[in-house]
Amino acid sequence: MNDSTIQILKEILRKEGLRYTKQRQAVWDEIQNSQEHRDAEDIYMSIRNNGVNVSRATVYRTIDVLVKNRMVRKMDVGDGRNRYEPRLDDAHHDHMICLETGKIIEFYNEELEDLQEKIAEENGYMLVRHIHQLFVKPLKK
Amino acid sequence: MNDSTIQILKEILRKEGLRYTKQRQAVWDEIQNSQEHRDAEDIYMSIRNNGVNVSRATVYRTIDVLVKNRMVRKMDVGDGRNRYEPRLDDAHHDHMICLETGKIIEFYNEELEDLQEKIAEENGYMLVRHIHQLFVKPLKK
DNA sequence: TATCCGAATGAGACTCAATCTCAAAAGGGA
DNA sequence: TCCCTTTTGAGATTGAGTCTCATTCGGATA
Repeated sequence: MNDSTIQILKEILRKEGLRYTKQRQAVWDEIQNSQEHRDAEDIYMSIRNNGVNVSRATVYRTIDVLVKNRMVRKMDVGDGRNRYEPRLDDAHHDHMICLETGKIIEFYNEELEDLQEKIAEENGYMLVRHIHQLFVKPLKK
Repeated sequence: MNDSTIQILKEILRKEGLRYTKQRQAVWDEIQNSQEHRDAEDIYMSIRNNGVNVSRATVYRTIDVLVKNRMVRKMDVGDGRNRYEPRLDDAHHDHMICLETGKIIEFYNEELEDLQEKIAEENGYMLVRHIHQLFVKPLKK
């Protein structure tokens, strides 16, 4: 799909001691090419509809590798199905979920990021990662 | 167990058009009497060990009522099992989860709360609720 | 480019938290 | 106490995700 990201994928697989396969490429392409927040079943079905043979097991296994190598972000929306989004060259952001429309809005706030680190440190800890989701409703005008 | 909370439970059940049963009381007692963050299976087993007959279905059904009525907070720690904690007369707080020990630390920060509302509003939304978890590691001295 | 061997794949079994089903039991107003 | 409706419980079901293992494939080597 995108030459430069194919190289990045190959490099990661090599570093992990894994082989480059069309299934792994297909999973990465599928996630990369849609900027949405999709679940595993959706990704699995799309790949098959594109004519590539793949199993759910391979989709999950590949996602794990991509998440570990920071190419994909896994997000728990609280409905039992994890969502995935590409994070290549992507600055960190959190999510706002509209309770009325289900729309997912990304946001980033430096002050918020700093505050979290400060809170962890005040308690004698180091911040490794965080989950932060705002469940919202549209403002009535 | 605690007379005043029994009355609160009865009041909620009445408001919801539900009956007062020993199973419902037992679920509330169990959650109320431990300040820990427990999962449903744990609550279920404890009630049975206390000699009250109850089924998993009833535990889950009762928890739903308690969560809806803000007597219990449901939290998704990301390991597939929800945790529950009493929230009666309890100020809001978020959680810090230690990746090394699994310990759950509660925290509250006014500035953080304000910032979240501000972010939602800046995007044209009203904050309804939020999930915020910090995954941390102990600071090395 | 053919050989070879360990890694990867896929179909379907399995796990496990949570939900559903429905006959039997129990709450509670009269 | 009677009666009707709600609640309960045992076990079946669901569904996301993981595991198994026989078969297929990648890719290093010669």
